[in-house]
Amino acid sequence: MTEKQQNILNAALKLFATEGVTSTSTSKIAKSAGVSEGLIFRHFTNKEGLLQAILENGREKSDEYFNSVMKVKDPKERLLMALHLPFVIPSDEYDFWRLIYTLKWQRGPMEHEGMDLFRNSLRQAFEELNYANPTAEAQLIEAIIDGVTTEVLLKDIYPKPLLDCILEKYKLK
Amino acid sequence: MTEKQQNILNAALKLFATEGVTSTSTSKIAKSAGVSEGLIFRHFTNKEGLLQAILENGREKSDEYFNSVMKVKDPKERLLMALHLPFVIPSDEYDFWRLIYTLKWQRGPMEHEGMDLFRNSLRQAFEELNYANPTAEAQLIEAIIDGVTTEVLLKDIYPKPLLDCILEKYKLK
DNA sequence: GTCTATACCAGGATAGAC
DNA sequence: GTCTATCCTGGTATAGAC
Repeated sequence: MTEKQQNILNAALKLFATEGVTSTSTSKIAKSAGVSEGLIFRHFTNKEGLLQAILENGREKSDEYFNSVMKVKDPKERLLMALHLPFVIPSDEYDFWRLIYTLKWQRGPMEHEGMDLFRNSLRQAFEELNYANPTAEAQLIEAIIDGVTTEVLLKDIYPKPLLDCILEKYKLK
Repeated sequence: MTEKQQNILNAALKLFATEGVTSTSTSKIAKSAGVSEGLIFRHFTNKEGLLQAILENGREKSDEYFNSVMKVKDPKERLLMALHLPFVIPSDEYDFWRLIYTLKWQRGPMEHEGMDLFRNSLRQAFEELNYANPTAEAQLIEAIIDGVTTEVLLKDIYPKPLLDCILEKYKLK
């Protein structure tokens, strides 16, 4: 991975995330990355290939988050960890997550095995805690994490009070 | 508003919502609506104008929802009503709401006065109920509504169990 | 690995006839 | 109000030199 290659990846990520994939032209990416337009195609075949490269790059990141939650044995601790997720995203990853969240609407939610394992491990936590409907609870907590993450990515938020409210609802405080 | 005009609006909404605004060409819209491409520009000036027409069209709809919540006097009842919102969207409005939710990421969340009033009325409900941090609570409930709505719009959901889980968290059940 | 030049096409938009 | 034909720009992608 050369430096220019990395520049392309960085520039494309930022532009894709802020202006959308289809409305970002390859020439714009090239200018922003300080490279010739042709180089993009040499390295990534086409625009879609560039997007895929960015996505693969980030998948590792997302799996790390999921794993950090799943490896927690105690069910309460696990839920606590999961609900913290929206607030532990470092700001230099915001662009990546913005991109992921936008793509949901055109390409469907990202559905890889890591995601399924994560979902299951949450459902299991609710089971262990004897919640009435663990499947629905898992669905809800996922929706909350997504909703709060959206809030974090799009607006200015004071994490502490928001987190407190959440934990109180789950009696984790 | 002629029939063809309405056809254009319908076709555009569906395409914008499913494939994204920028990746939907005017020619595609024209074909899907069964009209000539030129007609789109006669009626709506340009693609952006078409989008705006769709959005204005829908704003009434969204305001109705907000108003139905705000007019409820009892704070508990009001929150109850708000939390029901994701589940009362009729499926023939899904495309519109999908569009709204995608646009958030490129153009920022829709911020009109109706939205502000809605937010305030939720915060006030929490105040009346003596919650510790009404502002954060309002932020949270908004995030939950958004997250659950996303779930409803993008996945197949059994509303009842999910709603039960939510209401239990807010002790509204 | 990288740049320049260029081909090619699709997209948005306009003009003019009916 | 609507259609057909057409323009023009800019976007994706390739070829070939360095």
